[in-house]
Order: sequence, then C-alpha cells, then structure tokens
Amino acid sequence: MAGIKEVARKAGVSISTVSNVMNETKPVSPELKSRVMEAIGELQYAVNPVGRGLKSNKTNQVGVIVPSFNQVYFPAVLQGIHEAGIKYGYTILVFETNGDVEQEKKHVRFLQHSWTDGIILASYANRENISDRKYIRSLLENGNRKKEIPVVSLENVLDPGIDAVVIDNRKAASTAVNHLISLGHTRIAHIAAPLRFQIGTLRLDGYKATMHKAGLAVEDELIMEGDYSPISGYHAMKELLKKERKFTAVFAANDQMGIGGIRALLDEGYRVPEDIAVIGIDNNFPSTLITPPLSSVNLPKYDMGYQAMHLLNERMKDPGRLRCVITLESELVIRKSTSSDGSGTWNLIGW
Amino acid sequence: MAGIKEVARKAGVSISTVSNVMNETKPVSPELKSRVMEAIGELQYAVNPVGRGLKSNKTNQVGVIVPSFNQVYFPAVLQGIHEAGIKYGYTILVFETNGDVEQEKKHVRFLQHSWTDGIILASYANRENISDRKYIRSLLENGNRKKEIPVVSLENVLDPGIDAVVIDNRKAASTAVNHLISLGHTRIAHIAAPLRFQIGTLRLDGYKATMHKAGLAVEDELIMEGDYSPISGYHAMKELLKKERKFTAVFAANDQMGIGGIRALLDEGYRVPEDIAVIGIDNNFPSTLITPPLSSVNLPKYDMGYQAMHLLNERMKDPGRLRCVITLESELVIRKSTSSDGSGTWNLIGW
DNA sequence: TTGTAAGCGTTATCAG
DNA sequence: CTGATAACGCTTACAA
Repeated sequence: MAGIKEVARKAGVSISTVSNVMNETKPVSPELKSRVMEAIGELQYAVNPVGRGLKSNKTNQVGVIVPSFNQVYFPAVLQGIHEAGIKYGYTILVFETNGDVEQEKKHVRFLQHSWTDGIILASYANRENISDRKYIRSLLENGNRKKEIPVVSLENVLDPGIDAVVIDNRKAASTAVNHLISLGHTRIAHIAAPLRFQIGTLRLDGYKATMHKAGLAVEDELIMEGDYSPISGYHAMKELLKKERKFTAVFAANDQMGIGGIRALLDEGYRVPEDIAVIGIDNNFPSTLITPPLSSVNLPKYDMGYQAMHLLNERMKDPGRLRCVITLESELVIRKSTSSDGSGTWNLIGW
Repeated sequence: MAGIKEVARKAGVSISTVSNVMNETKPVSPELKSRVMEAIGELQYAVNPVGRGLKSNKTNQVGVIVPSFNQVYFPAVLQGIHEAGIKYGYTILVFETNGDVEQEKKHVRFLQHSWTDGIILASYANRENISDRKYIRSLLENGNRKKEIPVVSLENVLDPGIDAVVIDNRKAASTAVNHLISLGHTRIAHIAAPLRFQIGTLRLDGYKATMHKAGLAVEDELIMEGDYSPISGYHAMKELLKKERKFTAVFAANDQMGIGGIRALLDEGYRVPEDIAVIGIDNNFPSTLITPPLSSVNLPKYDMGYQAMHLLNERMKDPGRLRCVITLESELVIRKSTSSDGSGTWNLIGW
C-alpha cells in the first residue's frame, strides 16, 4: 500500500498537492489533479488514518461501552450506532463491562487516552456513590490537552452536563401498569430493575404514581428488585409468591425479568394470564417465543443507537453546542401474557 | 492530558528517557526512573497510541467483521473476542455486513488502509464466484507497504493460506442426523444453510453421508435451502409440507431455521415431535424458550471468538508461523422437539 | 546511562 | 496554483 510520497513522485507533484487533491482543501489545476488521481488509482492509495490522526488530532473512531454484547437489548442498539457511524464517517470501538463499574472506568480512561473522538456509554455508574460521582464528573472534564472528548449517555441522564438518549421511563412504566389496570387488575406486583440506577427508580416511580392515580394501594411487600437478568426475574417471582399478599398481575421492569417471572409462575402451577398476568418493558424477540408470549412496552432500540451516534456527531462538530437530552417514544404491545386476545405469533424476523 | 514532553520537562530528563521508562526498552537509573514515574503520576500521563502507532506501525486494534450484531450467534462470539482482546492488549473495531459481500469488502479495505493489526472475519464470500475469489486472494496479499495484515476466518476455511477457527460441520450434522435416526426416523428432511457457503454444503454433506451410512434414502425433494433466518426456516418447512414425500423428522442447519420450522409445523396443525421431530445446530438460548424446545448441537460460540483472537495474536507475533485451522468440538443437546424425554427447561442464564 | 535527532504519514502554513 | 517545510507524539538509532 503506497503512501502519499509515492503518489506524489508518480504524479510528478509535491505531497501537498496530493493532499489537496485528496481533501479538496485547496484548488488544484485540472491538469495536476488528473495526474494525481491517476497515480492514486494505480497505487491504490488511501490516506493513512494514523498519520492524519496525529496531525489533525482526530481519529474518526468512537468508543461504545455497554454492559453486555450478549443481551438481546444492546446488539440492536449497536446496529443503530454502527449504521449512523457509517453515515457520519466513524468506526466503532466496542467494550463490554459485564455491569462492572470498575471495568467501565478502565475502558473510559483508555478511550480518553486514545484520542477517541467520542464515547457512547451505557453506564452502570451510580450517582449516589461518591466515587462514581467523581467518575461521572471526570466524563465532563476529561480530554487530552487538545480537546474534550464528548460523551453521550445511553438510557440514563448521568449528569446535567452530559448529552443523553433516553426513553421516558416513568411513562413506559405507566403504560404497562395502566394496561394491567384496564384489564381490571388491582393487586399489581412489581419486579424492579436495580434501584441504584435511574432506570430502576424511574420505572418504580412510574409504577407507584400510576397505581396511586388509579386509587390502588402500593404495597412494599409486592415490590421485588431484580438485576435485569431472566434468572433474577425467576427468583423475584418465587419470592413474591411466598408473600402473604396476593396479586393478580406483575409488572416486570424489563422483558428478561418478565420471562423469568413467567417461568416461575408456570413452575409453580399458575396459569398465565388467567391466574396472574405479566407484562415487561423492552419488547425483545424472545418475549414472543415463550408460551404465553409476553406483553411489553416496545423501546426503539435501534433508534436509540442511531440517535446517540447522531447526537455525538453534532457535539463533535460543535463542542459549544447546548447540552441535549433526546427522549424517544415507547409503545404498548399486547400479547397473551396479559390478555387472551393479545397477539400470539412468534417474531421470526430481524434476528 | 499531558504529553511525553511535559513529563520529560517536569522530571528534568529527555523524552527518550521517559519513553524508556514507559516501555522498559532500555535500563534507566533508579534515580531518574523514580523522577519520571512521579511526573507521570502527577500529570496522569499515558502514551498516545496515535503517535506510537505512527512510529511503530502498530495500532493494537483488530477489526471484527460479522454479518449481524443482532443475531443470537455473533454476540456470543464477540464476547470471546473481546475477552481475549483484553488479555492480549487489543481493542475491537466492529463492522456489520448484513450478509452483503460488497459491504464486507468495503470494511476489509477500510481496515487494510487503517493499519489495523489484524482482522477477524465471518465472511459471506463465495469461493465459486470469481470476483469473490479475487477478494479472498486479496486478504492474503493485502497490507500496506510495511506489513501484511493477518486475517482469521470465523466458521469457514476461506483459503488454504488463511487461518481459521471452525467446527467440524460434517460431524455436527452427523450428530444431529444420527440422533434422529437413533429415534427410529427414516424419512428425514433437511433445511439447509445457504449452499453457496461452506457451512451449507458441509452440513448437507454430513446429512447425506449419515443417511447413506444408515442405509437410508436421501431424497432431493426433501432438501430445502434457507438463509439462516427464522423466517426462511418457516417458509422452507411450509414448502416441505407441500411435497409428495412424507417425512417424520427435519434436520435444520441452524437453530433459527429450526425455530421457524417448528412454528410452521404448529401452524399447520402438526405435533412436534409426535408427528414430526425437529433438530437444529447452534444451541442458542431462544431454542430453549419455544414450545417444544428445540434439540440442537451446541457450538462453542464464546470459545470460537476467544480462539480466533488467540490465533490472530499468535500470527501477529510471528507472521511466518505456519497457517493453522482450529477445529472446536460440538455436542448434542436433546430437548423435547425430538424426544419427550428431552430437557424442557428455559435457559434463563447468560443473556 | 542519558540525550540528540531523525523519521513514521499526514496536514497546514507560508513563500514563491 | 504549487511546493518546501514544520509540526503532530512517539520510538529508536546513534552519539556522548
């Protein structure tokens, strides 16, 4: 693979002329331009991004940090990021944290030192935690001598100064709970997402507010905390079933826990939805495969990724830009885990 | 974020001394070493990989190109790659092709121009196709002026000269088919993976060979080609059901098509496995969620990724190394889609 | 053991 | 419009 020098030599021009042709930085006479183009073609020349990066202080790479590649959720987000990345000319460096904030910090520091142009971060940092708080501040004041590295947060508003792409978690929870209420349920339990995260507290808030609004009692006994995983939903449901208080419906803070919950109900001999109805949030394809398929609130996963990349691009173009939170819409999807009228088809497309 | 110069100034030494301390390239007196270390700590210095990359012609980045982030298969592979990448000091650039060879070529070319240190590639290129063949050759003879860029192929042996991590596809198919035969099936249909790829032909070969070996007839009428996707399995099964020839079992070349196939059977009123048994290959978690859960042949997805990264690392350390194909083991997993004795539990862990 | 200086491939400045 | 040259941050001969 040839370098700019070879091209210049072959075309009989200076390297600056080649550079100007490549980048259209300055006008070049048609004569020289065509000679350069020809040389480029013959030598299969392409700009070396490392050399350019050193000079321009830009790598055209963005780092993406997510808890897991293997959940059904983030792969879809990643698709959106990738697609938008192609559009805006960025390649994607991926990092998995396994939900460990220390790993997350390590990856962030690495990216900050790497002159990555930006970071998209689905963080597990906890604002209530002093050390995490310091880390979150560091996301704002990071950057090498030359420039700050912009960060876009996925799913939660990490800091008033950090851009974010989120959904209205209270509203999504409310949608789910209202659906259960509309079916006549009054005793509704909740399997919450981790309450040290915004997602957990906001969806819990939405659940409580909606219950109150409908004049229904919120009973702490009927709230169990999971960790997003199916197995945690399974155990949470088993715990709920041991309680004194009886319930006829469960709102799980995500589909994975909802699926685990349904498994627990079936294992204990309950019928879903006749005895106990279940709804989740996310609308992932596995939710359509189980029997009964899980009702859910659809989140625009692909779009979240796409918008995150878009937002990052905007900020990279204009660092002074006002900080911005993009809130995307969610939507109720009724399946048979709440209503026998609900859809029962498997989703066989897109995976 | 400080540069090497600031560190040198602060420590009162030359930049080469700082470099030597960082890289332990040459011995440095304890006196200076400690001064440098202190300066590094105070300034929070970390080597700038771009500058280093320009000089050393190494980026410590590997590109990973897969058909889709969103299938259940590759995310698990990606986890293995990521984990091994951390171990060996490489970060991961990801690219999605959507199964489009043109996109794949584009991404490969990009990586070759980027001075990526290596490429892990799950290719959709077709050796029978002239243009693809040329492309495959270019994987061998690529590289910039300074060095070749090693490629590790995932899942198929692209070229005798390219390292690969694969499974024994014939054997996996044979395992699946033998399982069906052991259950007494004699009329076994096959939903094949795309036959322009090795995976498709090898699994078909395994199917045919195993049938012959058991003295069973292979009937072309009972072989349908899918495209890996669940919906293609659905349609393939519908086609099979229209045939004159009847069958009592189906071997699908992957789980996704197997799932689609089961859906088709249920929609047409067949009982699985009583009327028709189904088995796939992959053993992905969604296969455990459907009713009846799909029997399968487990592929070591995580390990494939890990080994691919490992192999790439070996090659990067020693480009002259003999070319190598790593073949990983697969394993039968019996569920209720073939045998009512099979496992019926949902996999609630790891996703 | 330490420092000086060249050079990696590119862009940008500035003089012609 | 074109070309020579400095500079980006770092590593590495080579000189001291």
